[in-house]
Amino acid sequence: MLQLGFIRSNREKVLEGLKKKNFQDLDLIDKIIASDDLRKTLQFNSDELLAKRNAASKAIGMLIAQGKKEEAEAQKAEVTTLKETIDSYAVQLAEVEGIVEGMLLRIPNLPGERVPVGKSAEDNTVVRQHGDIPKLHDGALPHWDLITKYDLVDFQTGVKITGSGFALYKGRGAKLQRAMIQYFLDYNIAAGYTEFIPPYVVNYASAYGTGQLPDKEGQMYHMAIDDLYLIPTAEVPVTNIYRDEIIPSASLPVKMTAYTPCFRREAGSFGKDVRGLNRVHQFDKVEVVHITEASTSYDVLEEMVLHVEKLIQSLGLPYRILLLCGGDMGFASAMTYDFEVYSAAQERWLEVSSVSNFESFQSNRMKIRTKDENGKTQLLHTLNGSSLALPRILASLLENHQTPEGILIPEVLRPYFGADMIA
RNA sequence: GGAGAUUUGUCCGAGUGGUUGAAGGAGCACGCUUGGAAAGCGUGUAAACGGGAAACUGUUUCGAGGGUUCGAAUCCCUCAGUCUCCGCCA
Repeated sequence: MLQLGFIRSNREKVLEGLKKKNFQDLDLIDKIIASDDLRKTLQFNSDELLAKRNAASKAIGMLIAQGKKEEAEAQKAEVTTLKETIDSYAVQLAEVEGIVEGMLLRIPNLPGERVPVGKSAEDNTVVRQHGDIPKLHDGALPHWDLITKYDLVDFQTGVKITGSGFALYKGRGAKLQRAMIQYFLDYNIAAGYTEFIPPYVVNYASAYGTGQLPDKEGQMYHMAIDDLYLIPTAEVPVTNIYRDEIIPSASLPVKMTAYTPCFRREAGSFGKDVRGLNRVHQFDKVEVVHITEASTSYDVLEEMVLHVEKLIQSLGLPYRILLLCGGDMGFASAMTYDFEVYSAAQERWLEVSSVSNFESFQSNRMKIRTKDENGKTQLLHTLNGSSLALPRILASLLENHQTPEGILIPEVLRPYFGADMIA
């Protein structure tokens, strides 16, 4: 969430940013400031009373030590009368703090300067496009048919075991999946990212930290019996490694990568949007997370974009990079690049990666900080991106690389997969 | 799942109701000392939220939350983590 102090001293800038993000409830800002004014007054008064009480209590202690019992008793009676006021302030303060927090949680992150103005996906800017759209042979198939033809993924049995949206990968399909995970991880590690295998289940505080909670609980699977959540992305456990930490500046930037399955309840749309591997409840993803000083986060964002871009290139897939407009960006993001890969048989673009700078929006919630040269604590910036989400990569890989003889495996995957082709 | 122990600052560790935000030690930073280093000596060394132009200062925080009390790290309740033993188990 945004920092209160920032909102207070940059009211105009905040309003402008929220407009760009297409945020409707602009009154909220003035309401927050007004409630916070009240909070400050309450805290000031309450602190004064508490100070008075503490001083009196100390005095009582000394009186008792000196054996002046009667004076002590008199003092006690006096402090007792303070109690009621103190309690009522505590109640009011807690209430106002709750109100401010509740409003603050509804304010999305502000878009960065370079974010284009716009309302929907149609207003996103294509930053660049690369790779030729392949001309497929006659009889070329969409991936859901290729999957059946080569017996790579069994959706029916996935439904039997769990329900719709849960795929059963088998044989060469499973191996190709594993080959990609291995390759993606090795690629990230070679670029200086440290690999983690985090828990796939997180508690409330972690889901809150990255912004999944509150409000978006419907998107996650929740295990009520233990009050834990299945992760929707590795971003959640990995970024939370540093929750409530002050990271020494010598350790920055922090570069982490992790493969995890991702679980998403999202009901979503129907028909060809969700056909095959386009949208599933459980999928594999390799994620990269960066924690960095504020001054370098936008350089890091570009660095991450290049990193993901080269990875997609190495798979020989045609792709384009979009810079999302204000209205299409996520709640917590300040700037997001989406990567889309062209799916030749479906004749459409599929999102396979999203690389975002959250600035201090997440770190403010998680209290991920460092000390600057003056010894003051400063919030760090967090960034993350997929490198990459597997199902749609698999889908476009099957579709784009299909030949009448079989599916060609990209060279970089062959050592991991152990064959040149699925025939 | 059952029984017992335990949870204090960056770390170790003292502290069972009263100037304790917290002894002592280590680490770290700065200064002195030194040809240089080490040792030694001295000083400093938490965070959040307030007040103040600043110096400075108030409040809160001793696993988390609640309670008792004029006053709680210290007493009571609930929950969580860690360790040991037993049970179950890949």
